[in-house]
Amino acid sequence: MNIRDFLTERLRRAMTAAGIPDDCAPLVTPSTRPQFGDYQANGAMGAAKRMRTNPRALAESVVAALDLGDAAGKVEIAGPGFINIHLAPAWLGARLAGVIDDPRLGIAPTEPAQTVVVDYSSPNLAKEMHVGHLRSTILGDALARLLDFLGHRVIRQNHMGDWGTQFGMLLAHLEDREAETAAETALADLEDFYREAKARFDDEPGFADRAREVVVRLQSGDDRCKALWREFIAISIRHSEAIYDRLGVTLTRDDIRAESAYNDDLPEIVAELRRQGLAVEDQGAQVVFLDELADREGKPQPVIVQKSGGGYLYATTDLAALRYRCVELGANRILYFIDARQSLHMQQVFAVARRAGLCADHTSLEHHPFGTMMGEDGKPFKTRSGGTVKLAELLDEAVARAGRLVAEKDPDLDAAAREDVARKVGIGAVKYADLSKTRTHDYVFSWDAMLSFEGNTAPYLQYAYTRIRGILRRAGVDPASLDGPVTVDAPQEKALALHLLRFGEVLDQVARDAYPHQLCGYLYELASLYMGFYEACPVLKADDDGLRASRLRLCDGVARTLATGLDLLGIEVMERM
RNA sequence: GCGCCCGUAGCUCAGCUGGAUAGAGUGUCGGCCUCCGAAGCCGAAGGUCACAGGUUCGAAUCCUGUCGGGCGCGCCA
Repeated sequence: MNIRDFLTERLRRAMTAAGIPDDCAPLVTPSTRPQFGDYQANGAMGAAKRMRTNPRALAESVVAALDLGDAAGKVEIAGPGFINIHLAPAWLGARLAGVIDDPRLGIAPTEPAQTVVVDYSSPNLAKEMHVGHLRSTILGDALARLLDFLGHRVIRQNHMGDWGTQFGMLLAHLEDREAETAAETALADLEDFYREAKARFDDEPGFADRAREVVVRLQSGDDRCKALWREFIAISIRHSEAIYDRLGVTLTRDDIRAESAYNDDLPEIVAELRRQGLAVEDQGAQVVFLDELADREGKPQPVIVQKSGGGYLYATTDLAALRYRCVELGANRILYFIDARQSLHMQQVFAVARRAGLCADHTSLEHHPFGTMMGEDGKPFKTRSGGTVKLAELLDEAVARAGRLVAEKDPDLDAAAREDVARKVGIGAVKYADLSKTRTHDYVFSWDAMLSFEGNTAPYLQYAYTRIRGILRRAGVDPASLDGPVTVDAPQEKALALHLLRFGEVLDQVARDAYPHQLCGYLYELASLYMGFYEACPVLKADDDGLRASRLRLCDGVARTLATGLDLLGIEVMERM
């Protein structure tokens, strides 16, 4: 149990003893300033209001009934009725020692574990992955890693876009190109290929009709078209996999369940919606009208599930996927990492699914939207010529920039090590720049801010890690062989101890709300506190052997927490940089 | 027209279920390597939390309205 929950429980008992109603929360939070103690409880003020009594006197009776055992240092009442709790250093030290001795840093697997489906990345296979795919891929992977670590059964789902009318145009073009060259060569640059096909579709007489005809043949299972399609998809998936590999994303081929996987379910979904009277014909299309999403005048929102021509739309595919995840995969939670611009669409899908009973009532359907990556001009991030920025090129640039910096900062590193560091730093910087911003906001992508490698960046955290590892190397002992309580004496040691003991709290919060920037903030604060400790508290030259051992253990705890936290974000650390 | 999101320091961003004197980074200025890695540390300067009301002992945070910006809204995904 983390400190906050522990204090909350004890406070609650004391509040009950003081005659405060049970529904008044103790409201325990870390203190905002050192002089206000380590944790503060603000519940007495609210309770006093309800009870029409004096908050300060009420706080006093709570404190009188409060039993913190040996955790208690000093408990004070301040201002209108704040209860400020100072924890006993010995208690903190013993508790911290327990965390450091635990290979999982005190994070027990969640009981009971949930089955959590995480839908992320989901690129459109018609094109190459570009910066627009970065956020979903990175955010989703971080959450999948975290939920995994917390002991849940995580099922990753890569809902790749491998179906739709645009493939008619692409396959028709591929059919022609294959006469001259291998598909592999023709599709070496998907972006160029798409542009060529689009140009023919727009300008070349007869080509558009052929493209539409290919779609029809594809959907009716024509062998030739199917073969072309499979060839295209296979090559495009390999492009994506190359990106995943470079990014260190945990998605595998087994996680792919693309749109086409649901083709056979679509007529059934629509039939079911019709059977329930939810879908009705309107202007030739099958439409569900949603009263729960009606506007102010009570006009219900329409959701088209089948086009007037009989074709299906992505809402239908999403409904089929949702049902599969609930029924076949047995999801307790489904997390969707999809652009904020899809918010209305997701609301519609969830609402139709609820009404039609496509998933159990208790299944949590969660759209975790994210904002757009902007350029420094405040407009969506593009190349100078206005095209989309390919992810592969962005990553190349990040690694190249990191390489130049590493060469400058640490010229002694040999070529192989430098290459490894450049990769970890460059890729880490890109991922961290994304993860450290509030998910729901648009954010400005800036090479300079990201790769200045100063401040709240991945390299700062990686650097802090390498410095700690440097000390541990010099110490010449395996920190795991050390034991005993950790000394929490110097203010820097105490700040570090309190912060380390909050790790689990932060992980729970991120697992619940899917805001990885909170973990980034935590890790940055941790590294920052460590740097303060490092300046003020000698480790290898500590006054005596006991203190030296204690501080080595503290270093080890910080290093492992940093490495674990960064790993959950999908960012690698290294011994030297 | 309707709906969703946003407006905090010059710039980029935090601010957890309302709590005490609104915090970081960056940039600017000034210090710190004959003690464990200076990609670091310490200090200074810098804010009418868009604006106006309201709820409250207490509001950047909750409610209403105004202004400003972004995005979405029936047969693309």
